[in-house]
Order: sequence, then structure tokens, then C-alpha cells
Amino acid sequence: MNALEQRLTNLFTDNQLRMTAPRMAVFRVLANAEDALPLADIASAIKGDRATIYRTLDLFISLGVVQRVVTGFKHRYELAAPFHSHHHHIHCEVCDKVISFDSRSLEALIQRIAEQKGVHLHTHTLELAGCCDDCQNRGNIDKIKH
Amino acid sequence: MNALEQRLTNLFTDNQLRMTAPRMAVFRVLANAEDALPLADIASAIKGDRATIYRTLDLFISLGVVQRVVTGFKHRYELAAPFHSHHHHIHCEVCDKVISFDSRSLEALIQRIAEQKGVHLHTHTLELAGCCDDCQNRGNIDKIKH
DNA sequence: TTATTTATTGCAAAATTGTCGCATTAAGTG
DNA sequence: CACTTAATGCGACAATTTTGCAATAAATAA
Repeated sequence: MNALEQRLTNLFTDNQLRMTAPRMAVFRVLANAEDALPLADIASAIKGDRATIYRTLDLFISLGVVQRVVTGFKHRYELAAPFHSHHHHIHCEVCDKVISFDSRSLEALIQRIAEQKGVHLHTHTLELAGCCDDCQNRGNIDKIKH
Repeated sequence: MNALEQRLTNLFTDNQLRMTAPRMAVFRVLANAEDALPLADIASAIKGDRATIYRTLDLFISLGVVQRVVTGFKHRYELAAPFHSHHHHIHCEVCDKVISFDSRSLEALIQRIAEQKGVHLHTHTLELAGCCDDCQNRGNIDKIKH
């Protein structure tokens, strides 16, 4: 059990919750994932019950361990701060892929805009949607998935 | 047929697509809508087939005519730039006020990020949340509404 | 105008995402 | 080890979105 996993376990026991095999499995999938994953990907990765995974994710979200990313029809899940760094997403509406990115200039600019408006920012979400490189080359603009 | 509808029609014929009655009907509903509409509303407004409307919306999205707004578990659809003015929102979590803004630098930066990732952008949404000037001065930062 | 071609529609069936009830299992405690 | 109860896993379910395919209608050519 590594440091992150230990922190998660402590968070659970501190809240009178049980650290079980399915819960740790979901956490590990998310910790090793490059990008936010839809439930189907998590379920197939750990061959687990979908209802259990939904409940686990809801729990993680209420504990601040996971955040829900809303892109298209299905939700995606990824570790949240302080288990993961802040970033944004580009959603390919054709192949449904999600690309994460992080830009200091962007964060600085958003901060500047907020200051200019006199607003003290709490959070912000930015979602880009379009057609990725691969799909442009494939020319399947009309095969948009949800 | 007004100017917007003519522009849409041209966009279709330029892409070897047909401007049909159901497509124009969907466009008109969205053009007259105050806010983003869920599919059910569009379907009942034009008494049209759901599958056809889904396909029409997918097409509109791939052409950049419509953008999908994801709120909760149901999609909503609204006209996208250049058929609708583009802007973003700052939401004051204390007094619930919404401040709209528009930033060329931001748009340019987002465009640059997308290009760098090889993605052709259809739409993007940015929502800032925090505490506005008035509320900071009032010192009621802890009275967040939800 | 009519014939031809093919994109588009509309129906019905199926798939996908997410939720819920309940009996069974297993984690934590003494 | 036994007890308590949180958590799981199965199956049924609702809502939303999708796909297959025959029928229809738009664009093009004759």
C-alpha cells in the first residue's frame, strides 16, 4: 500500500467507513489512469459490479477523493485534489476520447479576468469540445458519439 | 427565410447536405429559445421523431451550429457561435448573481491550446465560481447559496 | 417535366447510463 | 471466534440515446 492509498484508507477509517477490496480497486484504476474514465472503463478494468462502482464513486465524491467530469452523455471520473492536480479537458465528440491539459497562462488569465471583475474565485471549470487529430484524418465528422 | 436561416442553408448545401423540413424546424426552435433546450422540449415543440432530432443535433454540432450543454443527466442544446453570441459566466456563490464576460485573449489562448493538441474545436464552456465584489465588502462570504 | 440516384426520415428494437431493493457476504469490534 | 452492521452483488427498472432498415423525399440529370 503506497502513500496515497494509505491516505485514502485513513480517510475512510476516520469516517467510520470500511476500506474494502472493490473500493481500493476503483481507487487504483483512477490513480493509474491518464485521463478521466467513464464507468464502463472502470468496471471492465476491475471486472466489478457496476452498482457497487457507482456507489463507490459517489462515496469518493462526497469525500472529495474523486471528481465527476461531465462530457457528453456519460460521466467520467478522476481523482480530485489533493489526490490529483488541477487541469482541464478536451472532449473529442467524434471518438469520445478525453484529453487532459494544464496551462499556466490560462490559469493566470482566468485569475486576471476575475480580479478585473472584482470577484474572488472559488473554482472554475473549462471544457473544450471538438474533433481530435485522429478523427479529422479519418474524416468521420458525422459519426459523433455521445 | 431570414438571414440566419439562409446562412444555415448555405452551410448545408456547401457540405453536400440537404436542408430538410425537420432540420429547419429544429433550428427554428433553438433560434427562438431563451435558454438551452433538452431534446424532449424540441421534440414536443415540433412533434418530430426523436431519432431524427438526435441525428439532426449531431449534425448541427459537427457543423458548429449547435452546442451541447451538459447539466445533470440530460443534455441541452443551444445555438453556438456564430449563430449566437459567445460569452462566459462568473457565478457569485454568495448572492447567486451571474456576471457575463468575454475575453479575446482567453479565446485566443484556448484556440492555441486546442491547436497544440491537434484538436479542431467546436465549442467550449468556461464557468467561474466565486464571491463577487459586493459580497466581499459585505463580509458574507460564508453565506453560500446552492 | 420526369426519371434516377441517394441522402434522409420514421418506426421499432436495442443499447447505454444510472438507480434501487434485497438477500448475501465480509469488515471491523469485543 | 462470534457479533454487528456496513458493503456487496444480483436482478429489475427507468430514462436517455443509438441503430437497422424500409419508406420517403431532395437533388441531379435526362
